Amino acid sequence: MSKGRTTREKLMDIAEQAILMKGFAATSIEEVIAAAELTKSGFFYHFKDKNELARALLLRFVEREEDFFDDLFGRASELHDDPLHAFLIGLKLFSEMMADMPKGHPGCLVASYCYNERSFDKEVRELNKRSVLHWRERFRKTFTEIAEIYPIQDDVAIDDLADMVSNTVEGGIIMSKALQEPEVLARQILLTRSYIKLLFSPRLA
Amino acid sequence: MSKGRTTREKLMDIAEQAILMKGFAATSIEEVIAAAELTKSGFFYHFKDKNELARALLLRFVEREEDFFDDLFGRASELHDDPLHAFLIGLKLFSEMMADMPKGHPGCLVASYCYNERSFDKEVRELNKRSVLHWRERFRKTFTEIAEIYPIQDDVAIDDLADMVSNTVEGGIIMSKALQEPEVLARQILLTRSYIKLLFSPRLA
DNA sequence: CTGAAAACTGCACTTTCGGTACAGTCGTAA
DNA sequence: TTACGACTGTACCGAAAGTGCAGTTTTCAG
Repeated sequence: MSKGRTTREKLMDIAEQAILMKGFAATSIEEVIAAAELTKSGFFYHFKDKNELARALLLRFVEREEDFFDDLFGRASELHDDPLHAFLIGLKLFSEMMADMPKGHPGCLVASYCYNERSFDKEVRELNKRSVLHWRERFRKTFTEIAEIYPIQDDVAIDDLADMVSNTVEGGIIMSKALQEPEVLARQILLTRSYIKLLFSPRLA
Repeated sequence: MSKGRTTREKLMDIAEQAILMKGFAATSIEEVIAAAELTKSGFFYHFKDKNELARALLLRFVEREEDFFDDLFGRASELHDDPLHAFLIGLKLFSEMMADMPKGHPGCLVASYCYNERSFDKEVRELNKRSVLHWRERFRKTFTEIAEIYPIQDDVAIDDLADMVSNTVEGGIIMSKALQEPEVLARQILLTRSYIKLLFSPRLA
């Protein structure tokens, strides 16, 4: 049991890393099993086909992502009672964590799948959609709490604000990858933070 | 000559569309030539291999992008003398154009290549990097002009602001694709516009 | 009108890869 | 001891990238 579990995880780790660098189609099962020191039959024992690997990877990725954000903004909430300041602290921590990744963010599977959509079946695409909707949900809650206390300084929709957080991260990952400058993502998160600060701070100094 | 030109363009059009939907590796030469009604030999007459196709596509894409932005912000400048207001008008126009794409933005080759980087040679990756640096350059100029007139309301770097524009678009494309909601990109551009407005507007109402 | 170059076609062949099928092996926990 | 989970080994198929080259058609400049 435990051996099988770790082999499966190992396959997924190798595959995920490769997919984020080369794309789904360019990642061959052969190279994955070679790195994992497994046979092809061994691979197909764990996943009935490549699509099932894709689905398993996405499920795991989204779960980890949720845990990461829960932990991050949970800690931030402990540092400040006010929802706005707690969120600003959370974004600062987030930015610092991204800056501390020496090789930069490895990439987001959701984004990777977007630029490979026709390689996947409907189920995987639906899963992808739901993950992004989850993010929207999460940050909608946050901004609703903030907006109850602070007046908003421009005519913007809460859902758009919520999407902006994911938007910044997805965009930042691409910018960092393209430029080979890991700091870009961290800096863009700080810019989003700056916007939120301005948007919810009273105009009259 | 003219026929060859159109065949090459036709191949590139078909390939680009497929690559944005399925990724580079998942796009087979066979399907491209089938759609273009050409033989494999005909394809290899135009491009010595798949990598050269990738390079040609990126070059063309970046060129079109440049022209698009030149035109867009050029028109905006004609509508208002002030650099801040001209840029805000440009972003509004941009957002409207993105909202008017019925099937949503088809995707950005630069982003697609980022999540397929290991499929390409160094030259293509360098090209990708330079395109993003070009965008930074362009918007740096814009924000420098604006900052010379308007006081900036928070401690943010001009280069980060410049990157933010590309960041928003790249992120927005992914969000729109994942959610199958073309409006998200348009709305995120408006959010960025809102930030710039706040950032450069005097605090004391 | 002609000739040369450009723009192809046709064909034969190699390698890699995803995927299928299935029989057999090995360790371990009930 | 036996049954199951976790594999190995082998043999095969079809699709696709890529190579090489000889031959054919189209186009355009002189």
